[in-house]
Amino acid sequence: MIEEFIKELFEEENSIDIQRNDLAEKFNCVPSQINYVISTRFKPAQGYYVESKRGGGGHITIKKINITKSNYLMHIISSVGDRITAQEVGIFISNFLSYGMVTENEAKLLKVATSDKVLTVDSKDKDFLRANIFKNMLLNLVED
Amino acid sequence: MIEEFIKELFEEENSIDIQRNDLAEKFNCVPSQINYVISTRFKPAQGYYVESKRGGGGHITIKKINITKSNYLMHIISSVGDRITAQEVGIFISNFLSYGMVTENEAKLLKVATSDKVLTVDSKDKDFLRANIFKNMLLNLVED
DNA sequence: ATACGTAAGTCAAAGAAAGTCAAAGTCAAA
DNA sequence: TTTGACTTTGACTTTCTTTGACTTACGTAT
Repeated sequence: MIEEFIKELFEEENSIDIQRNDLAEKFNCVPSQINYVISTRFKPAQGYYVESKRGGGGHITIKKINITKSNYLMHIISSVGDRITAQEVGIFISNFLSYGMVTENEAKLLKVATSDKVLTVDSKDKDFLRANIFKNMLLNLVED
Repeated sequence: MIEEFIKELFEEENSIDIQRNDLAEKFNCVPSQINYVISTRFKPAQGYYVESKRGGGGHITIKKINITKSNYLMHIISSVGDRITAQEVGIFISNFLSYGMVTENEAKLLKVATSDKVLTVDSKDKDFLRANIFKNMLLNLVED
């Protein structure tokens, strides 16, 4: 029900704003139920990008990515699993560049933000974190 | 709202003058709320210089620092310490945008790559990792 | 100089809102 | 009947904002 409700909001806009507590109240459930729905139904792989803010005036924003314009990227996003190496990312990026899908600057940003050098975490978590960052960055390159 | 209001004042000038109590009244809040907004949104590190005077005819003056892109970015990079919160990054980014230093896409990439959401590491390490990623990304935006 | 009113500054407590996680519940398929 | 995927729940955490009591500084009238 909550999933459907949210999806209906997208009929008008492709970016919607909700208040977690309000929604929870509307559906008579605990607030964290909303998190559950969002994290299971509005994943990046589904073509959604989510951001939020806590505290006074907090909110959750969900953006829907235009599928037709972004088939290629969406395909990449879903083909990237939970983990990815820096080398694999490098190959993706050079493909993006040769297809003219990203600018030089964007390519640099993608590369550095997913490089081993900046990902100062335990090596067993590195590829996981990288996949997460990479997929979410790609989502943001899909224009609407 | 207060932040936006103040930023709009900068559209004409790059130095503005406000009266704390007047603003507070306009926005129906306690005066110290204004201090909160200024200290979180208009820090020196964010490219603003603030001065004020108390007593009769008191006022708060906020000046926007104007420098070249590379200088500005280098300045930011060196002013960011070992750790930085997502909120601080967000403010930097919105300033970059208003200074026309980054494109919309670059801004989105910066934002998402440093967001709490994608930085799935222990919260005690988050701000550290974020500072690392952020500074390295900025470095790549400095043209040579 | 002193006193008084005006205006800004500080800081910590309380409030608001979202996030996390693991335990418990449901239900259908094996 | 057992398993396992999916869901529900709520206690606890984290982040950001609001509030107000108290302090400090400036200007002016006495």
